[in-house]
Amino acid sequence: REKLGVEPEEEGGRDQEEEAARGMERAEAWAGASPGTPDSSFRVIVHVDLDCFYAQVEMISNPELKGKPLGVQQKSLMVTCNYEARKLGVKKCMNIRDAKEKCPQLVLVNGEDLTRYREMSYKVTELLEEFSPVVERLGFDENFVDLTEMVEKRLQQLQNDELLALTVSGHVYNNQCIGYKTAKRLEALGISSVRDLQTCSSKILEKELGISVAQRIQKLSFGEDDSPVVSSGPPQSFSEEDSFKKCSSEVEVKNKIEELLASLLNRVCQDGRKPHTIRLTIRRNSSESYYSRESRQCPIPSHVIQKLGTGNYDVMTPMVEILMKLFRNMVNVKMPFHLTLLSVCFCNLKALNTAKKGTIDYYLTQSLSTTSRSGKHDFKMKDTHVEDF
DNA sequence: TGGGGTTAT
DNA sequence: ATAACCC
Repeated sequence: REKLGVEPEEEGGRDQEEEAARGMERAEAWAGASPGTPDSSFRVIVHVDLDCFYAQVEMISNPELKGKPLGVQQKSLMVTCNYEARKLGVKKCMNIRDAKEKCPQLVLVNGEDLTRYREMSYKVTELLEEFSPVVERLGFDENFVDLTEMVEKRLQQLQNDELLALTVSGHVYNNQCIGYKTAKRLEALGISSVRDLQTCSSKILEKELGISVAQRIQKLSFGEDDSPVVSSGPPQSFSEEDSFKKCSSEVEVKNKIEELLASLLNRVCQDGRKPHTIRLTIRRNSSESYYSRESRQCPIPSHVIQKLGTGNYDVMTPMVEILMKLFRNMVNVKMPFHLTLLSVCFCNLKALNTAKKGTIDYYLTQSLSTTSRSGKHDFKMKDTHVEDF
């Protein structure tokens, strides 16, 4: 429950004031509507965006950092910085060298280990869940909370004159079109602003992007998003990755994998659920087309899953074996190779088996785990099988 | 340019 | 398994 600041709002463009005014009319119409007949399409959703989150976590961990220009470093990148630093011309996602050049007094802390950020992030989500159970996470520092029910209840308690005194105001900001790839494709069609997107032909848009993306982003361009706030709940996957300049031997790969795996096993142990799938991802050195990764995944053998939470049975050794097999399936180790990233992911998480012996549930869960050991019916996606090598 | 995460195909 | 998106 530390105080976390609010990012200073950027100035909205001109026609965004129209949008804000329209939003206000709708809100007033709703607030002023006769009690008991709320507009069923109207929702109240709060978006909580934490301010330079990693930097704040570091300043809470070490209060001596407060008041100093602070940057959080991951490899050669300064992923975020506090406002002292921003005042001195440092920007988010600046190269470390550029940042130091701009601001020689800049204090840097290493933020490659996300453990404390992740923990603080979930504390925030849990705090918000006290207000309403429906909280959707986006990254580590954003949460959406659907407060419709809460607001409806409060409005029912208000008297008419209090309702009429309610005012709502706000801004719609940001005039750019959305994700990187889609923006490129839209630009090729001459669509570069939100207004362009509003006015362009739906048919042309659908032909370029497919009906699903086309219809969604065109609605978004009018500020309309009817997608529900979906509770994130516990994570669907756990992963650890490390990037580096060069990794070119099997021994190095094994060492990196062991490091990643050790942290992951701790995390998965704390979570309590059991992963049923493991995935290895690599990035090759290929100078161009930077963002290309390859991965291989397979089911975790059930005897390994069983040992997972249970103290110090050596689960590392069999897991490393599996990961090295996945690795050799991707990379021909007889040929030279040059990796710049390794990542290990646990996914397909299942709750612990709480079924009691002798019950139908116990029978069903046992028969399922037998199936997954002998057959190939336990998963939808086709995993590589360790036995296939 | 890091170290995560999600959903769709 | 990959591609796209988000932070």
